[in-house]
Amino acid sequence: MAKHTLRPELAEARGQGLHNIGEAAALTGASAKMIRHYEAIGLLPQAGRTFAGYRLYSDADLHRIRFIKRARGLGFAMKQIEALLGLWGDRHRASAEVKTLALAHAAELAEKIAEMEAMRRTLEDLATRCHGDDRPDCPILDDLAATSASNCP
Amino acid sequence: MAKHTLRPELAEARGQGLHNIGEAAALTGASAKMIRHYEAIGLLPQAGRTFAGYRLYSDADLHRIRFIKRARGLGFAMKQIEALLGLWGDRHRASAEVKTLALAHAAELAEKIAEMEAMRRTLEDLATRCHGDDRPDCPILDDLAATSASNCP
DNA sequence: CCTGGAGCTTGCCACAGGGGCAAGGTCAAC
DNA sequence: GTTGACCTTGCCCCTGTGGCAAGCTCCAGG
Repeated sequence: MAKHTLRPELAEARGQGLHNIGEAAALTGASAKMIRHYEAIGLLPQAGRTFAGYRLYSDADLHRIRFIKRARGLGFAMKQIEALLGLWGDRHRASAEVKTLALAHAAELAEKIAEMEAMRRTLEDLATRCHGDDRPDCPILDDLAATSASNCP
Repeated sequence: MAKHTLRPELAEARGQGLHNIGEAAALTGASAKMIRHYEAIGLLPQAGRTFAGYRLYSDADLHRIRFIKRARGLGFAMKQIEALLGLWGDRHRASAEVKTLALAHAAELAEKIAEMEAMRRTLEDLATRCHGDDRPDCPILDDLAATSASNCP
């Protein structure tokens, strides 16, 4: 058996196509911190370690990290990503399940967009009615301060 | 001096038009928890107290709580609300300052809306291309798993 | 060989804006 | 006097991410 060479083990791992966390971060665009976090919450399997405790990532791991990053970029929550990863790895998945998840998330997004759009419209409207000079009277503050009118349903 | 009447002091305060936190919550629509929180972070002045330590709120306090609640409803962050409250109480404010704040927030909203709208469109598009039956092949997962293509700028 | 700096490890704090729970004191009504 | 609703404080939880600190490891340059 190989002796406990204690020092150059990281170099050896690299020779076998493995990457430490810094490389993994650079190659996937995720921060090292986030990679550790994904491991901590179970989205990534426990990474292999060198004798010294450094995490090691295979190309398959990098692929999984990119998957997570792309899903985050589409606004999926961690729970949803967990489900997507499960489906990704399931040879017998039905694409209908994936589609349902995606459409549910799209609907959530649409709802939030509608709320924010309503806020934005109200603000633009109020701002239009505010002359915006150095006089103190201001329809925006008047609206925010509107007594009871809209707060007692 | 009045004796420490220890018991009916809350009733007395109510007689003077003051409210305890539960009433304040009911009258403003904010939760008691949030009213305490707003006080803790400095959006509300330290509330008066009965001998027993119960918080007391005047109608002016309720007005301020409603102002905060309305501003939150328009999506303003706490910091921004702090600024708005300052302007609200400033007799010599320039309405231009308020307008600037409101438009800046509207622009932030617009930016987030655009991001989320892009996500939603991508999702809808992918979902359209996914047949969504019980076969496993799925363009949504294929996109999420897309190797390196879109992740190495 | 030895030393310095970069990189890795863990763990804790912070953010917004709340929700929720627990232990204890108070109020009001019966 | 007893019961039940209410108030008090404090602490932990959530989402995702950044930052900092102490200590260990790796690699290259002298």
